Amino acid sequence: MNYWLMKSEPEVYSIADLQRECETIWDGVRNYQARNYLRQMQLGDLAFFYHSNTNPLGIAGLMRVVKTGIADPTQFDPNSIYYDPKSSIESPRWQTVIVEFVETFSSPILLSTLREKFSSEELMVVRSGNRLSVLPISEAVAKKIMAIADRSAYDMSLFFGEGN
DNA sequence: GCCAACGTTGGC
DNA sequence: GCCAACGTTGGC
Repeated sequence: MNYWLMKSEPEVYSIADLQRECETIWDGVRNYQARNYLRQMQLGDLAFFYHSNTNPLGIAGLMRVVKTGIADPTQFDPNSIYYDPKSSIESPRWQTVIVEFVETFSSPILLSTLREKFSSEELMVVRSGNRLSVLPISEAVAKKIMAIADRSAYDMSLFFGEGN
């Protein structure tokens, strides 16, 4: 089980959109390092949903990886802004995952709070100038984020297994 | 393979 | 809207 943070501008796609749709394909990533992290994702991995380029900035909730290793269909679509003419169906350049909604935090964990609690080594998103839209998170940091989130209505064991 | 130009991201 | 950071492109 791995933990991740995935960014989206809520004006484009928000956690409310994911909650309504229950699951979504995380398409449109066109950065090789981010794609490599998408390739590393495994079934059941948890990902924090980060709202970028908005107000308030921060982690809005949690989602779960439910399908891995999918060729991003937008790379083949000439009408998509994510169309990549250098990619081919035989050897797709961009892979991604399908994620399902898990929960919306009762209030987002603000970037300012994340900066108070974590160093840029622990949590890359707090580093100014960070542009990676998919990034890995250690289990220790993931647990700390979950503890910071106001999630009294939920049982931590749902997400971290029995005995945690 | 270098690197300048350019485009995009994303906090502020 | 500004602009710093930084990834990508393309000429050489």
